[in-house]
Amino acid sequence: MQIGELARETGCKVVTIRYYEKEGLLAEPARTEGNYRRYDQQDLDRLKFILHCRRHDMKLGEIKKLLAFRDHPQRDCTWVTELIDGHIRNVDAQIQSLEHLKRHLEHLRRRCAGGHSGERCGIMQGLDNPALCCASCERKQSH
Amino acid sequence: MQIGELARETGCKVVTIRYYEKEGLLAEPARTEGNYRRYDQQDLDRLKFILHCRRHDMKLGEIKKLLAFRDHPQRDCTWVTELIDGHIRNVDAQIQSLEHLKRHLEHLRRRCAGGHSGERCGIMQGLDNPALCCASCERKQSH
DNA sequence: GATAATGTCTATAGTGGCTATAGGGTCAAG
DNA sequence: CTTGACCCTATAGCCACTATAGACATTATC
Repeated sequence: MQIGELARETGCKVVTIRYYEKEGLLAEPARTEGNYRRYDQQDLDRLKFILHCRRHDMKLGEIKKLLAFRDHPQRDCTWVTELIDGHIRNVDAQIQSLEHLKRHLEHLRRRCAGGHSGERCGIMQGLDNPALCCASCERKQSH
Repeated sequence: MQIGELARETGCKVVTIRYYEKEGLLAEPARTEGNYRRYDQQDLDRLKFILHCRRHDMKLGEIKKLLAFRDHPQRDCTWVTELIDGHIRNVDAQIQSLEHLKRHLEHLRRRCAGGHSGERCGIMQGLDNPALCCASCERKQSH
């Protein structure tokens, strides 16, 4: 299997596969006479694992650790459960933060219906003056 | 006012102020004899505007447009309301996506309680085999 | 055997919004 | 006259790719 077929099979771009190799997530594969990369079923499985992790928004560094554990699975997997727990907490925090942001944007949006000049646009006024926007903006908190 | 005071006043880092200048969000300020940047109240207001936009997670390119509008406010502000609408939609989509991701992570997490070797860890198995993880993983959808 | 289309190769630079580092200059206080 | 706080520029690094340039390999068609 050459790189294009691997890409088609997984939905991953060719350049990304090469990037994963450079980053040490995929081993350097065998080569054909013409210097083309040759992949086998194991490489395919490994790449699928990587992509599955990426779909769960894991970082390449974390995936590297998971791959090492996958290669040498003798140790205790508790750290894996902790990794996932940490991720869930992260995602939760991001959701909170985005919901906060959304409320602020909606609040700002309500300040103008469009059709004004910049000076009379309630959104522009709100951006200029955090006090007009909302209390937490005034306190310079992040949204 | 010199750059450090501006930074203290706004909570923005000195390097970030210089970065905004380089990116054309802040004009190149006057300099003292010793080549220090000198800022006035207008610069302070402008930087506060920028930071307020950043707190609403706007991109520097968008902030640049908003600043241009702020400098020449004669035109119609409808595009500003549309910008905010677009942002709200973006944020909403991000929240949806993160909530989807969270459900997947929780599902994965339930597959193992820790203490296993890699081969027996339900999380590792789930990452290896999208079918074990969930239907949408199997369909190779993003979370 | 020539040619064209497609696939592959390497190396390098760019993305965004900063942050970090190196190596120096300026200024006020002691 | 030295210390320390502040400032300056220029460059590289972060992350996970993406884009570009220029060259080589393979396959299909003429």
